[in-house]
Amino acid sequence: MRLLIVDDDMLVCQSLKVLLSREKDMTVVATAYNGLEAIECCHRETPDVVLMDIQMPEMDGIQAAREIKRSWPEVRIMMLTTFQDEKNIRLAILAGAEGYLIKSTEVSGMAQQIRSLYSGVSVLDPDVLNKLLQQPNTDKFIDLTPREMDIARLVAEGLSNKEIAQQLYISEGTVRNTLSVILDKLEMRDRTQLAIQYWKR
Amino acid sequence: MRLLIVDDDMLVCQSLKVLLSREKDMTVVATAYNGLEAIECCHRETPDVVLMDIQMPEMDGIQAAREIKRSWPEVRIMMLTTFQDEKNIRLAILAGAEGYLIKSTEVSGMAQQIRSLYSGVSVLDPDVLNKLLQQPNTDKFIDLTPREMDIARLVAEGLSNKEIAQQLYISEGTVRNTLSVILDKLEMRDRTQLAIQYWKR
DNA sequence: GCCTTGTAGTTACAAATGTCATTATTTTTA
DNA sequence: TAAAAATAATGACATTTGTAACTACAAGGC
Repeated sequence: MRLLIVDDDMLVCQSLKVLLSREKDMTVVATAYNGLEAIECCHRETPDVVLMDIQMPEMDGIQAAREIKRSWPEVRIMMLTTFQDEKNIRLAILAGAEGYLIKSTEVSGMAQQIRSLYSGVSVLDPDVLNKLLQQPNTDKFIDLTPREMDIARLVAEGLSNKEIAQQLYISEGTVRNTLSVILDKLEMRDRTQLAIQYWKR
Repeated sequence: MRLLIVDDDMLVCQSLKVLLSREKDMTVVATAYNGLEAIECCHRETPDVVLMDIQMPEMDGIQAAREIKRSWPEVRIMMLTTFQDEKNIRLAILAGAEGYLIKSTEVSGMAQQIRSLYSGVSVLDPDVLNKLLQQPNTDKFIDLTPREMDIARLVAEGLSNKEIAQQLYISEGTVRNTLSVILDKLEMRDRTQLAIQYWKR
């Protein structure tokens, strides 16, 4: 199995290379330090599996995954990151990545998961999968105060900030501030994602 | 039954006054030409039912309905308009209006519907109700071209314009333009309303 | 009493969003 | 074949949206 390792941290790159090379069935054919280099490496080596960090300079892992999948659809891509970031996971999978691992995973397990990925299944860290499936038992809407819930409900009805302000007899600025707090609590980016989650619960 | 008629068109105001005054159980206690005047009239006369246009100068019917309902919750409000405008209907009902009539309704039916409203039920023009319940047979998403549907789907997934552009390998400007067309076709205002409708279908 | 939380506000700023006009290419359809 | 529709793009523009920093006040809990 031919591996390409992509990470802007040279130490991580080298450590992974050494550790994974110990596996009999794995060969690290190249390492790259950003997305652009990764694509170049694919041209030269055409790996079976790409292990790639998400946050990198020049071109990030998501963009690189997209490009690689477009040119070499048969290459399997495993995203690698230090924390559980739901937004990036969604984007990475939409970009074509089949797996997603937290860097803290022990290397023995990592090798096994790379094999699974290569054999065709998708590999996701269980915590990551839970986040993706947004299980209802961790319904974050419960954390909202009554007033915040009022505003969340009206956002989910499709009202603008101005309309919400009129509806609740408060200023538009307050609506904006409170919505900002709501989005932070729910770990969402904008009102649209809030509305989607509200109705999908 | 004490009526207040509110419309910026004096002709409409007077016609309604004359026609409705013929009904034995109805008295038009005042007429007003905008939302502010309507509120003043409520102070002086405290009507049972307010018949009110939506589009008016100074203060529109929706804002006025909100204010009136706040001060006199027992007053029943019937919005009156010349066409079927789904956005305004939703807003008017959220603002506290209980009824909504198209002006083209014959006066005989109108009187009957005002009586119904006064007795406690909500009165909506059937066409209006259909629009409100967004029945699936008039699923406007069908009107979208394949490419427009691609973009609508990604909007409903919660992606930003930039992310959609990357996903589809087109420019962000094109996404913006196309979304603009989509919103126009679906008669919606923004991406949030689109996402809501997409999942509520 | 003091501290925290919830609510509400303002201002300023940056980023994203939506609209319009206008052009161009390709595909479909009449 | 000619016209119409779909796709894609750019630049300018106004508006909306979201963030940050900071103030203020009332209600409860310790």
